[in-house]
Amino acid sequence: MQKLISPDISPGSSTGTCFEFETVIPDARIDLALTLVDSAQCFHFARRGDAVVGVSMGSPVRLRQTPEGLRMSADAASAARWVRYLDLERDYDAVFEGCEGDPLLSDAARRLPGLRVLNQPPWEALLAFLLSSNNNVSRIRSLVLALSRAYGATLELGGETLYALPEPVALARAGEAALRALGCGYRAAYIARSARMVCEGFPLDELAFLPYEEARAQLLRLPGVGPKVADCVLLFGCGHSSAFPVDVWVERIMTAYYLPGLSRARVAERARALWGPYAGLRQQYLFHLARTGALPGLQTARKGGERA
DNA sequence: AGCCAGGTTTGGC
DNA sequence: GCCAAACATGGC
Repeated sequence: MQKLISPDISPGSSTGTCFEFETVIPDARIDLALTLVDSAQCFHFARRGDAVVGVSMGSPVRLRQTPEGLRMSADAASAARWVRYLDLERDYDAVFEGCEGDPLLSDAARRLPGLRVLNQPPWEALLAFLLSSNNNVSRIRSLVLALSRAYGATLELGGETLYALPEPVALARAGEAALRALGCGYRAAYIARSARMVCEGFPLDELAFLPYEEARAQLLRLPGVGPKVADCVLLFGCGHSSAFPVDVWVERIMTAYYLPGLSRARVAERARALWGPYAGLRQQYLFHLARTGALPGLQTARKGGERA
């Protein structure tokens, strides 16, 4: 069981330009690099030695695991928001409760301790996964950085310059041509148009309070958002923990082990029914195992590829 | 060099 | 409804 988190907030050495505090959270069970850098839930955090740095919710943060606990350098007002962002309040033992008889899930839980599913702001997840379609992780990452440098706020943390993700209005104003020039490819139009719709009142921040089906139907109205991207935004950006994004990897793993013979759309639907509020969280564990090649039974991605 | 990438859209049955 | 092809771009 996880202990209740009681952030012990104390003023730290203020090396930066703004008010910077260090918060220590004892017993925070999170693998920072795995969750923020290697898990492909977001693409805007980076390793700095044994620390991880990034920007979200308008604030920069530096995170590091130490024997005393998770050390977080951020402005004092944002510490609680980061706890939520990192999903530290959730008991991940409960996510895998009852999986003792399931070799795959219990193996996933054992092999990936400290993997958490983020609670990003909806726009952050939307932008990231608009860029993700038919794209690879390293290029998504470089595109997110390019967009942030060009259209995001410049921030400073511990002497390092960091860039916030661009706001919708900045990308709507930038327009398709400029986004294409940055390397977004055919996604430039999707991003410019979706950003404009968000500026013009698309209820992005209300999706968290709508039932899953309604929130998903809303997202599917946005250009460049299909079933997979919608589920990523719902899971990583709207707190819909039952949302079950199905990419090629998750499709393989699910049809091989749980739902043989089903189409991609049916897999998403049936997995939610199967695992309920834990579906999306479990999906993230299985996705990571599959993507990192930890499941030798699954074929590598190949067009027209055959199944075992 | 060619295949692939956390897909979506469009147009054909 | 389900299927195939087109879509930009760079990493490997």
